[in-house]
Amino acid sequence: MPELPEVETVRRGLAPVMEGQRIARVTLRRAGLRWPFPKDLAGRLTGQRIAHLRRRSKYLLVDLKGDVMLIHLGMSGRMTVSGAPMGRFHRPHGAPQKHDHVIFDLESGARVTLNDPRRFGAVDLFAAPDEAAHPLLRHLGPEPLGNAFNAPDLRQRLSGKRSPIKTALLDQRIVAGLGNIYVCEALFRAGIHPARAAGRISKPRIDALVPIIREVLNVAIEAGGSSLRDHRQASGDLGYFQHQFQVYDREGAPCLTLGCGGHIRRITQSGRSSFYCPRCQR
DNA sequence: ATGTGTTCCTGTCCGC
DNA sequence: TGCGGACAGGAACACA
Repeated sequence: MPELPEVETVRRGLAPVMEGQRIARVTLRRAGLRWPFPKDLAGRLTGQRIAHLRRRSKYLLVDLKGDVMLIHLGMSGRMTVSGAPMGRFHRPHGAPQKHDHVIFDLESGARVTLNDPRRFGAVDLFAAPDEAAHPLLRHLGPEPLGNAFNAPDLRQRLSGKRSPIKTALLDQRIVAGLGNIYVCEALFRAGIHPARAAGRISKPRIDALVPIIREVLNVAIEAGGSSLRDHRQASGDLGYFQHQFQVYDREGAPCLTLGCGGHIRRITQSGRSSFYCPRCQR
């Protein structure tokens, strides 16, 4: 579920609650998610002070003293806060809900709960110097909102690729953080057909794609991400970018381009749905 | 080396 | 309503 904008939304919500706080207690309500939790995760976290909350691609990175905790939300993960003011609301602690797997109690009394029904998420803990070599981070491409993601870089990474551009942009080694929604939306805005071979897109069109990807992600972050089913901001609020979808989840609906008159199609590529307008995207 | 298909898991929705 | 199947924001892994 969560792509870069959703994870960034969660990070921004959690940061003021978590940064500077000491972890008072960690409750593991099962032994792992996608993989088993690291040995003695709760013990190793307890008493540590959270220096900073970062995001790399779709991963949340919690900087501790000498250690880094990595959290991935998979398809259905949420991290929500209770026991602390969040915007206009204050959610009191309640009894743990179904699929609440990890509970972080902070010294302030705030509680951060990781809930993940499908359990495709992950939690890991490693020594800070090992970050660049971490198996889940090692092969990640550039951050799409960073300076390393630019037209020459993207051209080079796509050159010679025979796979469809849709599949290539989902490949986290090419650019790190895009998922199914934002690839579909970016390709529509760039007028590129999702099935077009990545290595056969003209230079000007790839060059245009870079700022389009940035723009889609930035607008989505401003909207608090997209809530289809599971995504919630750290406050528990919904995201709102789904109201700005041009193609995602709009199969059969009219294309929103003025005067187009076409209808959105859905095709399957590498096992994932792609949505596009056959008239606007070539 | 690249490319595609399968798999992990729960929940929801749609057609019969 | 109940039941079966399709599908869901990810990505590691196994195979051609």
